[in-house]
Amino acid sequence: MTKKTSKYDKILNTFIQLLIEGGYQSATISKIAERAEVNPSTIFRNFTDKKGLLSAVVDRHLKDLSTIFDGVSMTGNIEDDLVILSKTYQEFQVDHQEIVLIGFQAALEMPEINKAVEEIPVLFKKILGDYFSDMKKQHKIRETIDVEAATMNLLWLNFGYFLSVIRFDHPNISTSATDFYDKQIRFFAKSLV
Amino acid sequence: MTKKTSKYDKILNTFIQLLIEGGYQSATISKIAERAEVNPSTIFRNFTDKKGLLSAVVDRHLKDLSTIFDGVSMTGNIEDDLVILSKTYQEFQVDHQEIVLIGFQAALEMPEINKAVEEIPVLFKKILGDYFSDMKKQHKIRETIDVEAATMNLLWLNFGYFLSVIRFDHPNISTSATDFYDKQIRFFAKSLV
DNA sequence: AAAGCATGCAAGTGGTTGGTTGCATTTTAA
DNA sequence: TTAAAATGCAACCAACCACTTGCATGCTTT
Repeated sequence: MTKKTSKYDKILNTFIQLLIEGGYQSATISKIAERAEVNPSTIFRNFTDKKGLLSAVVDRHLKDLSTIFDGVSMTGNIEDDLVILSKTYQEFQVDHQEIVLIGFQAALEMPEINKAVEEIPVLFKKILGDYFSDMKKQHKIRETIDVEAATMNLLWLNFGYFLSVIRFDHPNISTSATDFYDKQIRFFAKSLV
Repeated sequence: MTKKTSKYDKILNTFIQLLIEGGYQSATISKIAERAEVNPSTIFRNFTDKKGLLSAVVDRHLKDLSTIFDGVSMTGNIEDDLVILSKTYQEFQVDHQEIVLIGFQAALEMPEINKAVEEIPVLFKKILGDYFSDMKKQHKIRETIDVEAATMNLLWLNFGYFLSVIRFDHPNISTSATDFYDKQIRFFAKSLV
Protein backbone atom coordinates (compact mmCIF):
# COMPACT_ATOMS: atom_id res chain seq x y z
CA MET A 1 0.00 0.00 0.00
CA THR A 2 1.54 3.26 -1.15
CA LYS A 3 0.97 6.41 0.84
CA LYS A 4 -1.22 8.95 -0.83
CA THR A 5 1.37 11.73 -0.71
CA SER A 6 4.40 12.38 1.40
CA LYS A 7 2.67 15.13 3.40
CA TYR A 8 -0.70 13.47 3.82
CA ASP A 9 0.04 11.67 7.07
CA LYS A 10 1.97 14.53 8.55
CA ILE A 11 -0.94 16.88 7.98
CA LEU A 12 -3.46 14.43 9.35
CA ASN A 13 -1.44 13.73 12.47
CA THR A 14 -0.94 17.41 13.10
CA PHE A 15 -4.63 17.99 12.67
CA ILE A 16 -5.48 15.32 15.22
CA GLN A 17 -2.93 16.72 17.62
CA LEU A 18 -4.49 20.17 17.32
CA LEU A 19 -7.96 18.70 17.74
CA ILE A 20 -6.96 17.24 21.06
CA GLU A 21 -5.30 20.43 22.18
CA GLY A 22 -8.01 22.87 21.27
CA GLY A 23 -10.91 21.34 19.44
CA TYR A 24 -12.23 21.67 15.93
CA GLN A 25 -12.68 25.41 15.54
CA SER A 26 -9.32 26.02 17.07
CA ALA A 27 -7.61 23.64 14.64
CA THR A 28 -7.15 26.26 11.98
CA ILE A 29 -5.80 25.52 8.54
CA SER A 30 -3.00 27.97 9.11
CA LYS A 31 -2.13 26.40 12.46
CA ILE A 32 -2.02 22.98 10.89
CA ALA A 33 0.09 24.29 8.03
CA GLU A 34 2.50 26.00 10.33
CA ARG A 35 3.01 23.10 12.71
CA ALA A 36 3.15 20.51 9.94
CA GLU A 37 5.63 22.71 8.09
CA VAL A 38 3.48 22.71 5.04
CA ASN A 39 1.87 25.31 2.87
CA PRO A 40 -1.86 25.87 3.49
CA SER A 41 -2.62 25.18 -0.13
CA THR A 42 -1.11 21.73 0.24
CA ILE A 43 -3.72 20.91 2.84
CA PHE A 44 -6.54 21.75 0.49
CA ARG A 45 -4.91 19.86 -2.37
CA ASN A 46 -4.79 16.76 -0.18
CA PHE A 47 -8.09 17.01 1.64
CA THR A 48 -10.25 19.30 -0.51
CA ASP A 49 -11.60 21.23 2.45
CA LYS A 50 -11.73 21.19 6.22
CA LYS A 51 -14.50 18.66 6.25
CA GLY A 52 -12.22 16.44 4.23
CA LEU A 53 -9.79 16.49 7.10
CA LEU A 54 -12.56 15.48 9.45
CA SER A 55 -13.59 12.71 7.12
CA ALA A 56 -10.07 11.38 7.03
CA VAL A 57 -9.97 11.31 10.82
CA VAL A 58 -13.24 9.44 10.94
CA ASP A 59 -12.06 6.98 8.29
CA ARG A 60 -8.84 6.27 10.08
CA HIS A 61 -10.75 5.86 13.30
CA LEU A 62 -13.19 3.37 11.85
CA LYS A 63 -10.33 1.40 10.36
CA ASP A 64 -8.57 1.22 13.72
CA LEU A 65 -11.78 0.35 15.49
CA SER A 66 -12.29 -2.76 13.43
CA THR A 67 -9.23 -4.39 14.91
CA ILE A 68 -9.46 -3.21 18.48
CA PHE A 69 -10.20 -6.56 20.09
CA ASP A 70 -8.11 -8.62 17.73
CA GLY A 71 -5.52 -10.66 19.55
CA VAL A 72 -7.16 -10.19 22.92
CA SER A 73 -7.65 -13.56 24.51
CA MET A 74 -9.53 -14.45 27.66
CA THR A 75 -8.18 -16.43 30.57
CA GLY A 76 -11.43 -17.64 32.10
CA ASN A 77 -10.74 -15.73 35.29
CA ILE A 78 -13.46 -13.11 35.52
CA GLU A 79 -11.44 -10.49 37.31
CA ASP A 80 -8.47 -10.78 35.01
CA ASP A 81 -10.58 -10.87 31.90
CA LEU A 82 -12.58 -7.80 32.81
CA VAL A 83 -9.35 -5.98 33.50
CA ILE A 84 -7.98 -7.02 30.12
CA LEU A 85 -11.13 -5.99 28.30
CA SER A 86 -11.37 -2.70 30.16
CA LYS A 87 -7.73 -1.97 29.53
CA THR A 88 -8.08 -2.67 25.84
CA TYR A 89 -11.08 -0.39 25.66
CA GLN A 90 -9.48 2.39 27.71
CA GLU A 91 -6.28 2.40 25.71
CA PHE A 92 -8.16 2.59 22.47
CA GLN A 93 -10.35 5.40 23.74
CA VAL A 94 -7.43 7.46 24.95
CA ASP A 95 -5.53 6.87 21.72
CA HIS A 96 -8.59 8.01 19.81
CA GLN A 97 -9.87 10.67 22.12
CA GLU A 98 -9.96 13.20 19.33
CA ILE A 99 -12.97 11.54 17.79
CA VAL A 100 -14.86 11.80 21.05
CA LEU A 101 -13.91 15.42 21.48
CA ILE A 102 -15.01 16.44 18.03
CA GLY A 103 -18.14 14.42 18.58
CA PHE A 104 -18.94 17.00 21.21
CA GLN A 105 -17.88 19.89 19.03
CA ALA A 106 -18.45 19.25 15.37
CA ALA A 107 -21.51 17.06 15.41
CA LEU A 108 -23.22 19.81 13.45
CA GLU A 109 -20.69 20.00 10.64
CA MET A 110 -20.55 16.22 10.34
CA PRO A 111 -23.37 14.21 11.91
CA GLU A 112 -21.65 10.95 10.97
CA ILE A 113 -19.00 11.68 13.58
CA ASN A 114 -21.36 10.78 16.34
CA LYS A 115 -22.11 7.50 14.62
CA ALA A 116 -18.40 6.75 14.58
CA VAL A 117 -18.04 7.69 18.23
CA GLU A 118 -20.98 5.54 19.20
CA GLU A 119 -19.50 2.52 17.54
CA ILE A 120 -16.83 2.19 20.19
CA PRO A 121 -19.20 1.57 23.10
CA VAL A 122 -21.53 -0.39 20.85
CA LEU A 123 -18.73 -2.76 19.98
CA PHE A 124 -17.48 -2.91 23.54
CA LYS A 125 -20.97 -3.70 24.73
CA LYS A 126 -21.22 -6.61 22.33
CA ILE A 127 -17.91 -8.02 23.51
CA LEU A 128 -18.89 -7.67 27.15
CA GLY A 129 -22.37 -9.08 26.65
CA ASP A 130 -21.01 -12.12 24.85
CA TYR A 131 -18.45 -12.65 27.55
CA PHE A 132 -20.96 -12.43 30.38
CA SER A 133 -23.38 -14.74 28.62
CA ASP A 134 -20.60 -17.22 28.15
CA MET A 135 -19.52 -17.03 31.76
CA LYS A 136 -23.07 -17.49 32.90
CA LYS A 137 -23.41 -20.62 30.84
CA GLN A 138 -20.24 -21.89 32.44
CA HIS A 139 -21.68 -20.99 35.84
CA LYS A 140 -18.74 -18.77 36.56
CA ILE A 141 -21.02 -15.92 37.54
CA ARG A 142 -24.10 -16.10 39.70
CA GLU A 143 -27.39 -17.30 38.26
CA THR A 144 -29.20 -14.23 39.51
CA ILE A 145 -26.98 -11.78 37.65
CA ASP A 146 -28.77 -9.75 35.00
CA VAL A 147 -26.34 -9.93 32.08
CA GLU A 148 -27.70 -6.82 30.42
CA ALA A 149 -27.44 -4.86 33.65
CA ALA A 150 -23.92 -6.08 34.31
CA THR A 151 -22.87 -5.23 30.77
CA MET A 152 -24.22 -1.70 30.83
CA ASN A 153 -22.82 -1.19 34.27
CA LEU A 154 -19.31 -1.99 33.19
CA LEU A 155 -19.78 -0.04 29.98
CA TRP A 156 -20.78 3.16 31.72
CA LEU A 157 -18.18 2.68 34.38
CA ASN A 158 -15.51 2.57 31.70
CA PHE A 159 -17.01 5.39 29.70
CA GLY A 160 -17.36 7.60 32.74
CA TYR A 161 -13.83 6.90 33.83
CA PHE A 162 -12.42 7.61 30.39
CA LEU A 163 -14.09 11.00 30.16
CA SER A 164 -12.97 11.86 33.66
CA VAL A 165 -9.43 11.11 32.64
CA ILE A 166 -9.38 13.25 29.55
CA ARG A 167 -11.34 16.20 30.98
CA PHE A 168 -10.95 16.37 34.73
CA ASP A 169 -8.07 17.43 36.82
CA HIS A 170 -9.45 17.53 40.32
CA PRO A 171 -7.53 15.26 42.71
CA ASN A 172 -10.69 14.04 44.45
CA ILE A 173 -12.03 12.48 41.31
CA SER A 174 -8.78 11.44 39.70
CA THR A 175 -7.62 7.89 39.82
CA SER A 176 -4.58 6.29 38.30
CA ALA A 177 -5.11 3.70 35.61
CA THR A 178 -3.73 0.93 37.80
CA ASP A 179 -6.08 1.89 40.60
CA PHE A 180 -8.94 1.87 38.19
CA TYR A 181 -8.20 -1.63 37.01
CA ASP A 182 -7.13 -3.08 40.32
CA LYS A 183 -9.77 -1.52 42.49
CA GLN A 184 -12.74 -0.48 40.39
CA ILE A 185 -12.84 -3.26 37.86
CA ARG A 186 -12.03 -5.97 40.36
CA PHE A 187 -14.55 -4.49 42.78
CA PHE A 188 -17.12 -4.80 40.05
CA ALA A 189 -15.99 -8.28 39.06
CA LYS A 190 -16.28 -9.54 42.62
CA SER A 191 -19.92 -8.55 42.70
CA LEU A 192 -20.64 -11.01 39.92
CA VAL A 193 -19.35 -14.20 41.46
CA MET B 1 -33.80 40.66 44.57
CA THR B 2 -34.34 42.78 41.52
CA LYS B 3 -33.42 41.51 38.09
CA LYS B 4 -30.52 43.27 36.45
CA THR B 5 -32.45 44.28 33.38
CA SER B 6 -35.63 43.09 31.78
CA LYS B 7 -33.79 41.41 28.91
CA TYR B 8 -30.95 39.93 30.89
CA ASP B 9 -32.59 36.63 31.70
CA LYS B 10 -34.14 36.26 28.31
CA ILE B 11 -30.78 36.65 26.62
CA LEU B 12 -29.08 34.27 29.00
CA ASN B 13 -31.75 31.60 28.61
CA THR B 14 -31.62 31.89 24.85
CA PHE B 15 -27.87 31.61 24.94
CA ILE B 16 -28.04 28.42 27.00
CA GLN B 17 -30.66 27.01 24.69
CA LEU B 18 -28.45 27.66 21.70
CA LEU B 19 -25.46 26.19 23.51
CA ILE B 20 -27.32 22.93 23.96
CA GLU B 21 -28.50 22.92 20.38
CA GLY B 22 -25.24 23.67 18.66
CA GLY B 23 -22.42 24.45 21.02
CA TYR B 24 -20.44 27.54 21.77
CA GLN B 25 -19.20 28.59 18.35
CA SER B 26 -22.63 28.05 16.90
CA ALA B 27 -24.27 30.24 19.51
CA THR B 28 -23.69 33.44 17.58
CA ILE B 29 -24.50 36.86 18.94
CA SER B 30 -26.84 37.47 16.04
CA LYS B 31 -28.59 34.13 16.59
CA ILE B 32 -29.07 34.94 20.24
CA ALA B 33 -30.33 38.40 19.38
CA GLU B 34 -32.76 37.12 16.82
CA ARG B 35 -34.24 34.36 18.93
CA ALA B 36 -34.37 36.46 22.08
CA GLU B 37 -36.01 39.24 20.06
CA VAL B 38 -33.37 41.65 21.13
CA ASN B 39 -30.92 43.91 19.42
CA PRO B 40 -27.33 42.63 19.26
CA SER B 41 -26.08 45.76 20.95
CA THR B 42 -28.28 45.01 23.93
CA ILE B 43 -26.40 41.77 24.46
CA PHE B 44 -23.08 43.57 24.67
CA ARG B 45 -24.51 46.24 26.93
CA ASN B 46 -25.63 43.53 29.34
CA PHE B 47 -22.74 41.13 29.13
CA THR B 48 -19.81 43.18 27.80
CA ASP B 49 -18.67 40.49 25.41
CA LYS B 50 -19.23 36.87 24.55
CA LYS B 51 -17.07 35.69 27.38
CA GLY B 52 -19.35 37.66 29.66
CA LEU B 53 -22.19 35.45 28.51
CA LEU B 54 -20.12 32.40 29.35
CA SER B 55 -19.29 33.85 32.74
CA ALA B 56 -22.94 34.40 33.48
CA VAL B 57 -23.71 30.81 32.60
CA VAL B 58 -20.96 29.60 34.89
CA ASP B 59 -22.14 31.88 37.70
CA ARG B 60 -25.70 30.71 37.43
CA HIS B 61 -24.50 27.15 37.34
CA LEU B 62 -22.43 27.49 40.48
CA LYS B 63 -25.34 29.13 42.25
CA ASP B 64 -27.67 26.27 41.31
CA LEU B 65 -25.05 23.71 42.23
CA SER B 66 -24.85 24.92 45.80
CA THR B 67 -28.40 23.81 46.49
CA ILE B 68 -28.54 20.60 44.50
CA PHE B 69 -28.80 18.21 47.43
CA ASP B 70 -30.85 20.49 49.65
CA GLY B 71 -34.06 18.88 50.72
CA VAL B 72 -32.95 15.42 49.71
CA SER B 73 -33.47 13.07 52.63
CA MET B 74 -32.37 9.50 53.02
CA THR B 75 -34.56 6.59 53.98
CA GLY B 76 -31.93 4.20 55.27
CA ASN B 77 -32.74 1.69 52.58
CA ILE B 78 -29.62 1.44 50.46
CA GLU B 79 -31.31 0.71 47.18
CA ASP B 80 -33.86 3.47 47.53
CA ASP B 81 -31.31 5.96 48.74
CA LEU B 82 -28.90 5.32 45.90
CA VAL B 83 -31.74 5.72 43.45
CA ILE B 84 -32.72 9.02 45.05
CA LEU B 85 -29.16 10.31 45.04
CA SER B 86 -28.54 9.18 41.46
CA LYS B 87 -31.80 10.69 40.32
CA THR B 88 -30.99 13.99 41.96
CA TYR B 89 -27.60 14.00 40.32
CA GLN B 90 -28.91 12.97 36.91
CA GLU B 91 -31.65 15.56 36.85
CA PHE B 92 -29.26 18.28 37.79
CA GLN B 93 -26.78 17.19 35.14
CA VAL B 94 -29.38 17.10 32.39
CA ASP B 95 -30.80 20.45 33.47
CA HIS B 96 -27.29 21.87 33.34
CA GLN B 97 -25.89 19.95 30.43
CA GLU B 98 -24.83 23.14 28.72
CA ILE B 99 -22.00 23.61 31.17
CA VAL B 100 -20.68 20.15 30.39
CA LEU B 101 -20.93 20.73 26.67
CA ILE B 102 -19.07 24.01 26.74
CA GLY B 103 -16.56 22.38 29.03
CA PHE B 104 -15.70 20.30 26.01
CA GLN B 105 -15.80 23.21 23.63
CA ALA B 106 -14.74 26.42 25.24
CA ALA B 107 -12.22 25.28 27.80
CA LEU B 108 -9.69 27.36 25.92
CA GLU B 109 -11.62 30.60 26.03
CA MET B 110 -12.45 30.10 29.70
CA PRO B 111 -10.42 27.59 31.68
CA GLU B 112 -12.58 28.13 34.75
CA ILE B 113 -15.44 26.38 33.01
CA ASN B 114 -13.82 23.04 33.59
CA LYS B 115 -13.49 23.85 37.26
CA ALA B 116 -17.20 24.50 37.39
CA VAL B 117 -17.97 21.29 35.54
CA GLU B 118 -15.76 19.32 37.85
CA GLU B 119 -17.53 20.59 40.89
CA ILE B 120 -20.61 18.55 40.12
CA PRO B 121 -18.94 15.13 40.40
CA VAL B 122 -16.73 16.39 43.21
CA LEU B 123 -19.79 17.32 45.23
CA PHE B 124 -21.60 14.15 44.28
CA LYS B 125 -18.62 12.12 45.34
CA LYS B 126 -18.59 13.76 48.74
CA ILE B 127 -22.27 13.04 49.25
CA LEU B 128 -21.85 9.42 48.19
CA GLY B 129 -18.71 8.90 50.23
CA ASP B 130 -20.36 10.26 53.36
CA TYR B 131 -23.38 8.11 52.76
CA PHE B 132 -21.38 4.93 52.30
CA SER B 133 -19.26 5.62 55.33
CA ASP B 134 -22.37 6.14 57.35
CA MET B 135 -23.97 2.95 56.11
CA LYS B 136 -20.84 1.02 56.85
CA LYS B 137 -20.83 2.28 60.42
CA GLN B 138 -24.42 1.15 60.71
CA HIS B 139 -23.41 -2.22 59.27
CA LYS B 140 -25.90 -1.85 56.47
CA ILE B 141 -23.26 -2.65 53.88
CA ARG B 142 -20.70 -5.40 54.05
CA GLU B 143 -17.54 -4.95 56.08
CA THR B 144 -15.36 -5.91 53.13
CA ILE B 145 -16.67 -3.15 50.88
CA ASP B 146 -14.07 -0.57 49.91
CA VAL B 147 -15.96 2.69 50.38
CA GLU B 148 -13.71 4.63 48.03
CA ALA B 149 -14.10 2.02 45.32
CA ALA B 150 -17.85 1.89 45.73
CA THR B 151 -18.10 5.65 45.62
CA MET B 152 -16.07 6.04 42.46
CA ASN B 153 -17.87 3.16 40.88
CA LEU B 154 -21.25 4.76 41.35
CA LEU B 155 -19.88 8.13 40.35
CA TRP B 156 -18.52 6.94 37.03
CA LEU B 157 -21.58 4.84 36.41
CA ASN B 158 -23.72 7.94 36.71
CA PHE B 159 -21.35 10.13 34.77
CA GLY B 160 -21.07 7.62 31.96
CA TYR B 161 -24.80 7.16 31.77
CA PHE B 162 -25.43 10.90 31.71
CA LEU B 163 -23.06 11.47 28.81
CA SER B 164 -24.56 8.55 26.93
CA VAL B 165 -27.96 10.12 27.33
CA ILE B 166 -27.04 13.53 26.02
CA ARG B 167 -24.78 12.36 23.18
CA PHE B 168 -25.72 8.90 22.02
CA ASP B 169 -28.64 7.72 20.04
CA HIS B 170 -27.84 4.12 19.29
CA PRO B 171 -30.58 1.75 20.54
CA ASN B 172 -28.06 -0.81 21.81
CA ILE B 173 -26.59 1.58 24.29
CA SER B 174 -29.68 3.58 25.14
CA THR B 175 -31.56 2.98 28.34
CA SER B 176 -34.57 4.73 29.75
CA ALA B 177 -34.15 6.64 32.97
CA THR B 178 -36.43 4.24 34.83
CA ASP B 179 -34.43 1.28 33.63
CA PHE B 180 -31.26 2.98 34.70
CA TYR B 181 -32.52 3.52 38.23
CA ASP B 182 -34.41 0.28 38.62
CA LYS B 183 -31.90 -2.01 37.03
CA GLN B 184 -28.46 -0.40 37.06
CA ILE B 185 -28.54 1.41 40.35
CA ARG B 186 -30.31 -1.39 42.18
CA PHE B 187 -27.97 -3.90 40.58
CA PHE B 188 -25.11 -1.92 42.00
CA ALA B 189 -26.78 -1.46 45.38
CA LYS B 190 -27.36 -5.18 45.75
CA SER B 191 -23.66 -5.83 45.39
CA LEU B 192 -23.01 -3.84 48.54
CA VAL B 193 -25.17 -5.70 51.02
C1' DA C 1 17.43 13.40 -19.30
C1' DA C 2 12.60 14.02 -19.53
C1' DA C 3 8.13 14.13 -17.88
C1' DG C 4 4.85 14.28 -14.34
C1' DC C 5 3.55 15.22 -9.92
C1' DA C 6 3.65 17.29 -5.38
C1' DT C 7 4.72 21.32 -3.13
C1' DG C 8 5.95 26.24 -2.11
C1' DC C 9 4.67 30.89 -2.59
C1' DA C 10 2.02 35.00 -2.65
C1' DA C 11 -1.77 37.55 -3.51
C1' DG C 12 -6.40 37.75 -3.11
C1' DT C 13 -11.64 36.83 -2.29
C1' DG C 14 -15.84 36.51 0.10
C1' DG C 15 -18.12 35.50 4.14
C1' DT C 16 -18.75 35.58 9.06
C1' DT C 17 -18.17 37.16 13.59
C1' DG C 18 -17.42 39.84 17.59
C1' DG C 19 -17.67 44.31 18.86
C1' DT C 20 -18.46 49.76 18.72
C1' DT C 21 -20.84 54.03 18.54
C1' DG C 22 -24.13 57.88 18.28
C1' DC C 23 -28.72 58.87 18.33
C1' DA C 24 -33.71 58.07 18.53
C1' DT C 25 -37.24 55.72 21.11
C1' DT C 26 -39.37 53.16 24.61
C1' DT C 27 -39.79 51.58 29.31
C1' DT C 28 -39.39 52.15 34.17
C1' DA C 29 -39.24 54.42 38.59
C1' DA C 30 -39.63 58.42 41.55
C1' DT D 1 -45.33 63.90 35.04
C1' DT D 2 -40.71 63.71 34.53
C1' DA D 3 -36.15 62.17 34.60
C1' DA D 4 -33.27 58.29 34.06
C1' DA D 5 -32.28 54.02 32.46
C1' DA D 6 -32.74 50.41 29.05
C1' DT D 7 -33.38 49.29 24.38
C1' DG D 8 -33.75 49.71 19.25
C1' DC D 9 -31.47 50.93 15.11
C1' DA D 10 -28.12 51.28 11.59
C1' DA D 11 -23.89 51.93 9.93
C1' DC D 12 -19.47 50.44 10.51
C1' DC D 13 -14.84 48.17 11.67
C1' DA D 14 -11.18 44.99 12.15
C1' DA D 15 -9.93 40.37 12.46
C1' DC D 16 -10.10 35.88 11.14
C1' DC D 17 -11.08 32.09 8.38
C1' DA D 18 -11.84 28.80 4.71
C1' DC D 19 -10.65 28.56 0.23
C1' DT D 20 -8.75 29.75 -4.74
C1' DT D 21 -5.46 30.47 -8.30
C1' DG D 22 -1.41 30.95 -11.29
C1' DC D 23 3.14 30.18 -11.47
C1' DA D 24 7.68 28.74 -10.08
C1' DT D 25 10.38 25.08 -8.07
C1' DG D 26 11.71 20.78 -6.58
C1' DC D 27 11.37 15.63 -6.37
C1' DT D 28 10.47 11.16 -8.22
C1' DT D 29 9.90 7.86 -11.63
C1' DT D 30 10.71 5.90 -15.93
